[in-house]
Amino acid sequence: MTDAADDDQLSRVFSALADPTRRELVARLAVEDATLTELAAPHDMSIQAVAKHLKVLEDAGLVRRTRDAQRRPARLEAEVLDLMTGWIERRRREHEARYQRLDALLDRMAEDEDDKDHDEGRRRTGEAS
Amino acid sequence: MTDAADDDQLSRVFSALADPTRRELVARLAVEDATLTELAAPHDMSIQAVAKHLKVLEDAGLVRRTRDAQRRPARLEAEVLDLMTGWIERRRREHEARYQRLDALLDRMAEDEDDKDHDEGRRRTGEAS
DNA sequence: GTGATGTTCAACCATGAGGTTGAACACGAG
DNA sequence: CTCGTGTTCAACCTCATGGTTGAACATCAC
Repeated sequence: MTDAADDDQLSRVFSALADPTRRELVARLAVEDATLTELAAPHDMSIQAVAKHLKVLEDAGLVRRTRDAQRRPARLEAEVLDLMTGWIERRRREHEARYQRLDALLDRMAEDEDDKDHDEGRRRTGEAS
Repeated sequence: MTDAADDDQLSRVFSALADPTRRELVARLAVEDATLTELAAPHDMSIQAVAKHLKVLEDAGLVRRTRDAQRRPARLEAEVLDLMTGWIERRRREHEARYQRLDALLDRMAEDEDDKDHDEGRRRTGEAS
């Protein structure tokens, strides 16, 4: 699982969406396909700059460009989003599980409290509030 | 709605997770809190480099560092993940909606020339190669 | 054909990101 | 107080990123 190729694409996708301009492009393409010049119009930068952004999205697998005469409309490829949400959800689950384990630990400690305690388990800091 | 501050943090969070080392740190911290040296141990780079990564995560709001004597354990702050999943899900919904609109359009077109149908659904799955 | 439109290519520049090393600081343990 | 551990600060290097401009393609419309 988590093989290196996926990890690589995951990096590219996260990185692609780290830029606000690119997020806007994606937002726009989620609504409708658009050509480079259409995409560039609202942005205050050169067409070539937008072309580079578009290429980043393409390399990340977020966008696919087709052909229509001299135009090359871009279309959103939404499946790769699952890669991200998949990763995120996995972490979220682990994080949840961690608190369940902590609760169990606290329960055990509460029981041991009846006994005695010399070993004092205050290593790895934590949740002292 | 989409105010600029959120957009900024969104950028930082996406950017933070764009790096495989940082994703590993987050994965590790999802399981348990850890100090800098503990986090650095498995990685083949200097402690200072890991410290920088950790700082990036901190600035993104993904990690919070507490204090325990001379140690500064890091703990995962999972809420910010919602910012990302929120953004992503919004795009996904828009993208879905787009196809519903397309389907409606195709339906209307089909009615307009309701004799010669038989063509059948090559809607979202793909295009001929 | 010529011309307009849309896209790409290439060179260049400034800044920031990811890494290094070395020194300094903070604190608890002997 | 001194030593060891853990963390941070600062200077530095390299390379990728995001932007620019200018020229070259490619393709439709006349």
